[in-house]
Amino acid sequence: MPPSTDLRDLLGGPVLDVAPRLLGSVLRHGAVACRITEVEAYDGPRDPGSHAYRGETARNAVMFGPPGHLYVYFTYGMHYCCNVVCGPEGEPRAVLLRAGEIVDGVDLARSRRTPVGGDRQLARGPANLCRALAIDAAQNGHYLTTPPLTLTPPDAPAADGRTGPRVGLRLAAEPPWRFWSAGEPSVSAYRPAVTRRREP
DNA sequence: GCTCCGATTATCT
DNA sequence: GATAATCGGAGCG
Repeated sequence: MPPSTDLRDLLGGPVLDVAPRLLGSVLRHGAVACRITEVEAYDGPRDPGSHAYRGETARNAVMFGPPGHLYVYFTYGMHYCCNVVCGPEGEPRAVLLRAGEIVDGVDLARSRRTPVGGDRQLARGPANLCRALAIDAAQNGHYLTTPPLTLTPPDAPAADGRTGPRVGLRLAAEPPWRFWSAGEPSVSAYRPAVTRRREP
C-alpha cells in the first residue's frame, strides 16, 4: 500500500487547495510531534501579505525553491515561525503553520515552553509551535521528508475545516486564507493587526 | 548608515 | 485594550 498521501504530490496544487489539506498533518522533530490544527496560505509574489511580495532576498530564498522544504523566519527580535514551501519551484508559495496539538513528547515540549498553562497551549500560535518543536534558523530550508524533521500528511482530510481572515497582517488580511479545524482548543486566538502608535 | 516596523507573545490594567 | 521585549530586513538617502 502506498503512503497515504505523498507530501510532494500534496504540495503541488494551488496553495489555497493545499493549505486546508495540511490540517491534520503531523510535524515531527525528533521526539516531539505536533498535529497541525491551524494554517495560513501565502500565495506568490502578488500577495501583499507575503514575505516574497517584493521579490527574492537572502531571507526568503527558501520560499522560491522546490516544495516540501521548511521556510523558517525570525521576527519581533525573539520569535521563529515556520512555513511549508509549496510548489512549483520558482513560485514563492507557502503555508504558515500557526498552531497544533502536541501528540508525542509532551514532557519535552512542555520543558521548552515553561511557564505555560495547559498542554493545549504548548503549540498555540506560530511562534509557540516552533518553540515547542525546537525549530529555529538551523532548520530553515530543511526538506520535510528527511528525519529528524518530517511532515506527514493526514490519511483523510480533516473534518470541520473552517476559513477566515489571516492573523496579524496590516496588508491583505481580508482574503479568507486562514484555515483551522473547528473545535480544536489549540487553535490560536484571532487578533486583528495592531497599528503601532507613532511618537509625536 | 539610519529609521521604521513586523506572518508575535506575555503581562499589565 | 495596551505595551514591552528585542533584532534583523527592507527602504531610503
